Amino acid sequence: MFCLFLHDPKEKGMSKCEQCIIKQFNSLKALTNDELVRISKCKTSRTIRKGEILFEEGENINGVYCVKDGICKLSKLSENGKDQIVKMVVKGQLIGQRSLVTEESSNLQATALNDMEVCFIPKSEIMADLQKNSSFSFEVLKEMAHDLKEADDVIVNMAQKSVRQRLAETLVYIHDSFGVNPDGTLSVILSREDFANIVGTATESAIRVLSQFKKEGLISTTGKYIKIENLNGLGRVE
Amino acid sequence: MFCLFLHDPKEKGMSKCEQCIIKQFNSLKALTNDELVRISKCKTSRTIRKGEILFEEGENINGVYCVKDGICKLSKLSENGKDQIVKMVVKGQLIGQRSLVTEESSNLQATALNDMEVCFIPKSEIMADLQKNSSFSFEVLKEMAHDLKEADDVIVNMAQKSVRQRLAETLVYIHDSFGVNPDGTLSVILSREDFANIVGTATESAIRVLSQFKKEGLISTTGKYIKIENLNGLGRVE
DNA sequence: ATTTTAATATGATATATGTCATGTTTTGTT
DNA sequence: AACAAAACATGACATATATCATATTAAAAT
Repeated sequence: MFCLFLHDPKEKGMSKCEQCIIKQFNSLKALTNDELVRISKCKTSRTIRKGEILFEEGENINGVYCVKDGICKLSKLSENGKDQIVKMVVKGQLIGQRSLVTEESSNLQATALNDMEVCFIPKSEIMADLQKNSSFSFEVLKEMAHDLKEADDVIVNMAQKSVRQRLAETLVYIHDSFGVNPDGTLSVILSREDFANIVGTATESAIRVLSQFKKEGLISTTGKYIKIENLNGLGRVE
Repeated sequence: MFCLFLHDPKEKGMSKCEQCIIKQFNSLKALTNDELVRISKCKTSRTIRKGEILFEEGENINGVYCVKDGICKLSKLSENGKDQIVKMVVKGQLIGQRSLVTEESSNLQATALNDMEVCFIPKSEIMADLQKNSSFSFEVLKEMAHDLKEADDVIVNMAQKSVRQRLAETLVYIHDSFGVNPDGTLSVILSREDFANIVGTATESAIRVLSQFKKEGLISTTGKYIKIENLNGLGRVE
C-alpha cells in the first residue's frame, strides 16, 4: 500500500520504528525489519496533553496507536452519564487493535492521564501485515486473549465484590502493573473520580473508602500521591 | 503433526468436518478442505448431559470444542463461593480458543445447560493451522475481538446499572441472541440461580425481580419457561 | 497576590440489595 | 404413589452504597 502521509524528518518524535525500543513491549516486535522500515515512513507522531482525548467512543480510529510515553485510560460512557474506565494503557502498549480487526469504530474513548507521546500507524499500512505476517497476527491474538482474560476477571470482581475490595484490588493492580516512583508513591496518578470510575462507584464512596484505608494504615496520601503502606493488608481487605 | 487418536467410524457423531454445516458459524470455515479432512480424522465426538461439566477452571483443555448442539455456560468461581457466568455458548460456536492461544489452562468452567453434542479438536492438530493459515487466525482474531467488546459492555453494565436493568437486559439479550421456541418462550432455559449468576446478584433478588417483571406484564412464566411479553418495555426498565 | 474554580472531605439520609427465615411448588427418585 | 430433594417464592430485617448538602482544601486563572 502506498504511503500517503508526508513526513518531515524535523517533526518532533519522528524516529525510526525499526530502531525504537518501545516495540519490544508489544506485538510490533513480530514484524520484520522491512515491514518496520515501511511502517516507519508512514507513521505520525503526536503529543497529547494530560486530560486531552486521543479518540472518542464511536470514532473511526483508522489505525493503531503505539504509546511511547505516558498513560491513558480507556473508558466507555454509560447511560447514566458516568464514564466507566475499562482499561489503562501505559508506555509500550498498543491501542486500537480491536477496532483494526473488526473494522468497527471504537467502542471506547481514550483520554490521556498525563502528557503522552504516541505514534499513529495508519490502518492501510498495517492491515496487510496483520493478514500476511502470521507471527505478527499471532502476537496480536495473544494480546487480545490476555485482555479478554483480564476483562473476565473484572466482570467477576464487579459482580461479586464490594466497593472496598474492588478499590483495594485496584490499588494493588496499579502498584504491581505500573510500579512506583522513587519515593514509593504509585506512579500512576488518578483523581478520586477516576478511582470511582474504575471501581464503578460514586466519587464520594471512593473518597470515603480511601479515607478509611488511610485511617487503617493501609495507604498514606499526599494530595493525589498515594503510597501503599501495607500491600498484604490491602490484599486481605474484606 | 501425526494423529494419535484412533477413530472408530461406528463411534457416535463421528461425521466429517469438511461436510459439517456447523463450521459455517465459526472460524473453522476459514480452514481449507485439506485441513478439515486432517482435523476430522483426529477429532473426537462427545455427548454431555445437562448439568455435566465439560471442563473446569484451571484445567488444561488442550484443544478446542466445537458445539454441534446444545448450550453451555462459561463461568468463573468467585472467592465468595459464587459462580459468575461470563458467557453463554450455543450451537455453532467454539470454546477454548483463548486457552489455545495463550497456552494457559482455562480461566473458566464450562457447564452444559442442556444436553450437548460437541466435537473436540486436539491442540496438536489445530495449532499449526492457527500459525500457518492466516485467514483462519484472522477469523479467530475477529471472534476474540468481538468477545472482548462484549466483555467491555458487560463491565460497564455491571458497574453502572441496577440489578433490575441488568436482568431486563439479560432477558433481551437471550431473546435476541438465542431466539425463542415456537410458543414464544425463550429457547435458553435457565434456573433463577443461573440468572442471578449472570446478573451478579443474590438468587432471591433475581427471583424477586422476575416476579416484579411478571406483575408488570413485561414477561410471563410457566415454570422455567419465560416469555417476553413486552420487549420494548424491558428495554426501558430503569 | 487574589479570585475563581475544581477537587477532596465528611455528615445525614434514602434506597437498593443482601441475608436469613420459612413456606410452597416443582422435580426427581425409590 | 410416596417421599426426598431441589427450586421457587416471599416476608422481615440488616447493610452497603448512592445521593444530597455543605465544608474545606488545592489548583488554575486573572
